[in-house]
Amino acid sequence: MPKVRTAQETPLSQDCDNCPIRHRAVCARCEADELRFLETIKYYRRFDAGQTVVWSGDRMDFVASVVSGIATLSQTMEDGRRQMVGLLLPSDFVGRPGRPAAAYDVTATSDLVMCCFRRGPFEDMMRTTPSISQRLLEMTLDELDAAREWMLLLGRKTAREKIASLVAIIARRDASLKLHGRSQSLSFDLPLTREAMADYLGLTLETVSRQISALKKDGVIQLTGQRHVTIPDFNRLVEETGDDTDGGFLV
Amino acid sequence: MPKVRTAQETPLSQDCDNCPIRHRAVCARCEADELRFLETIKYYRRFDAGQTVVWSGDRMDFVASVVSGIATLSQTMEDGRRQMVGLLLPSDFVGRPGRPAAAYDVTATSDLVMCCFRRGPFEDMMRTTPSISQRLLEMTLDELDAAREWMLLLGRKTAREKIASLVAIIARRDASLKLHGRSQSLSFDLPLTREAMADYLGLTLETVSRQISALKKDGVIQLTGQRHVTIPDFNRLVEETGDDTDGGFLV
DNA sequence: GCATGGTTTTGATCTACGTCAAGGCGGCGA
DNA sequence: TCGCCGCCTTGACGTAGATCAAAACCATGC
Repeated sequence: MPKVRTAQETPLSQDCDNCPIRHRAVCARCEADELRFLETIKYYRRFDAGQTVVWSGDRMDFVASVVSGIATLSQTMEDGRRQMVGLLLPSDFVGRPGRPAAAYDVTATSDLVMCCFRRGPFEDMMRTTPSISQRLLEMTLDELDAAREWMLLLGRKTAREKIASLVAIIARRDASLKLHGRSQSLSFDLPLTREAMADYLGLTLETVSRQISALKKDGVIQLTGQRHVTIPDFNRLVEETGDDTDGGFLV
Repeated sequence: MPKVRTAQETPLSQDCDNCPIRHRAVCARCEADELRFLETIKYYRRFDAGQTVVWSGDRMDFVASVVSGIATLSQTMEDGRRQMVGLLLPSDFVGRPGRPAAAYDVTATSDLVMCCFRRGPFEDMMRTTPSISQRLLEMTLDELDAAREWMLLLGRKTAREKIASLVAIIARRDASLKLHGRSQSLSFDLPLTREAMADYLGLTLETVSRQISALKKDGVIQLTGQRHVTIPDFNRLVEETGDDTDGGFLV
């Protein structure tokens, strides 16, 4: 159990700016007390790429937020058909307070560090600290919007539009992680295998591969190796997604 | 503006048991004061079947919950492709606190009564009354789960499985509205046109019609008229959905 | 009764994507 | 250096569901 050691190694305030629980929210007393309290309910876990965090239906006695790396949420049918239902990036939250079992398979796609909270104490804190519910509500509403956008993609978009949408999403997130490099030539690695993309988009891996090749041939994207993408013209890519070009700013 | 009149016609406590705002939450003072306060921020609106409540992007200065009837949330692409992303039944909540514009088209599928709260005062109350955020969080998490189940359906199920799933969902909700009639022969009206079902399932209306005919021919469902369905054997129907038969009780 | 318009069914055909199968590429350990 | 194994690509072919088109159904008003 490396929880105490890890918590001391990396100051909490540094890694967990996006956690639903901030220092101040936990305890108004001195920093030392705070840390000592946090150490009893909060700990880090590391996973290697490909490792499963939990299986759907397994007991899950923590909630967590992603510190670094990428994880996926997926559902599988008895005959093996699989659908991803969420992509977890740094600062995203997993687990449902009040629910003792995982509802989805959670898998580390890259090396992954998660910041976990024991579920019981976390639920207690939610009761006593309204800001946690409020923050969680905001995050959940964002996820719901993302899920609904994804429903449009799954139900109505063509394979080419699906690929373009996924690449655009990854590009946007990547760009917002770096600085706000407006409409310049973007360049990044795809964090998912072709199979994972297929599971995400409701396609087969062959179709994913073919459509990526097609977008490459048409100059919408450039590929170096199999994973590294550069986007010469982001607007061109967005046109291929089938989405409104104005990006729909709703806040 | 029928807000005051309507509020008085039907006692609030009766229609709005499932509203995120309950009487007690609003005001601890006497019932009269409470009512008078509520009347300033809460009002009913009625819509005819087929009417649009708001269009995506329109200003929306209220949040609301469905009192009776059925509404749908949908997104449409520029070329007219349409995908439903939510089905609103009595007690379901629409609108996002903090967001001034609708993110989706909201349409009344049947005659509809909604209980609306002015957005500004509602947001104030959320700040002062933590139970509202907590309740809303629960509801949003449920919706997110439903959305994710729908993603599996859209991405991976066959047309026949999609139809069976939809019928099963409607049947279950109908059954839980009536009494808990366990695994008996169920009977109800489909609240959606074939086209609306198609938009919900990511299919065309022709495919919907064909698959309904097929399920009927195979004895999985019985049809009287075009809308009235009876399910002779619910388990048989569930087998056709492709879902785990154990229903996955997670809570 | 009959005309009207929205909904639903059914048929004939087309096509985007899935399926099956064969290689190619690139990293890693022996 | 070679061979292995996991990824990825590409081709040939099959099929579920889309598309196009016609007709049947059903409620409504005249």
